[in-house]
Amino acid sequence: MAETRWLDDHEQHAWRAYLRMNTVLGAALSRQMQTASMLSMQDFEVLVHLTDVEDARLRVSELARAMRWEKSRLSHHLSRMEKRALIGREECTSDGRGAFIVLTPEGRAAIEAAAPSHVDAVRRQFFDVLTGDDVKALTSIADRVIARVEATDVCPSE
Amino acid sequence: MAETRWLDDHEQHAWRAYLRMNTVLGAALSRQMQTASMLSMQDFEVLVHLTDVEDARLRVSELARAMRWEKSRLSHHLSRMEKRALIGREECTSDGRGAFIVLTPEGRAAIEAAAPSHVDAVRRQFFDVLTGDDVKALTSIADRVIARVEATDVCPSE
DNA sequence: ACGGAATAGTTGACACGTCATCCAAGTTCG
DNA sequence: CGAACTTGGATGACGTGTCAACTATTCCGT
Repeated sequence: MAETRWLDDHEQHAWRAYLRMNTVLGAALSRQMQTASMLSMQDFEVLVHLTDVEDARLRVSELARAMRWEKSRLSHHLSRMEKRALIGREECTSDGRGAFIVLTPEGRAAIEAAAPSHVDAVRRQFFDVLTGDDVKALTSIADRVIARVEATDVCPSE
Repeated sequence: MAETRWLDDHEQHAWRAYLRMNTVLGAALSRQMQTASMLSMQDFEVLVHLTDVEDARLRVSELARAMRWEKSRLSHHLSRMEKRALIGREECTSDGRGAFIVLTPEGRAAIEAAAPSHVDAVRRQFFDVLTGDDVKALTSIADRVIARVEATDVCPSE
């Protein structure tokens, strides 16, 4: 490997600020959702994807694909959510292996209660301090980084 | 609570792109560090903070403050790292409660081996797709969001 | 039809994070 | 001095994420 090109001061600051924004913003939003609605961000994500489809029922693997989660991760998470009655399972008659995940009334109530205050929190802690240009710039940056990582990185599931 | 102001399309895209950048970039960097150096990002962080100080030894609570980690989190992590001989502990003679965390030779070797390829990965997956203006814009955005979150959010430790 | 490959999903082990709790050593103040 | 309080740090319980292994179907080629 050639000489390492270390980060200069601006890059250092940028990188640290980016990392710190992730941690503090993520922590703030998680805490908000947990205390206001008794849901984790992950619970919320699952519920969002379920409410997005007809009948609020999905095969586990479709849900995994839609969320870009590993099957194993989703399976673990679904069993925790099932214990709390946020989701339920139904047998799939056409394919004896699989199961449908269904949104329970409790699950629907939970997400409907959680969504407004979550959006408010995202606004307050994020969009309220950004200009229109900031939003454009960030979108462009994120899209490029995502493209780069996905082109570079060979990850197992995708 | 008043009418919820939902995110418009641009905001939706921005928010999703930001979240996705976090996950894919974080995953790529973790995977890189794990496979190349057998360290997690958290191990790396601890080692960085230890190498940053004289004698590579710190009290647990100073380390926690410097890293902005909860004591409990750090304590758990240090015991895992101690099992792998990346760090060691020494009694503190002046304060019978406390302990010093010291960098072991193995720990030093690990971070010296990991640092260059980590920086390379950060460059390749992040800075290489950003212009100077992007870096400025992102830094400014992150600094503002951090300030907002820290002003708004009352979190237990800080 | 049958045997091997692909698919659906679960499970177990372990790393990591948070919260609440605990203990022991120091500090304060009557 | 001694009781109350604070501080340093560890621990246990539980939610979360990843990896590897596993079971049970279904699919597919001959």
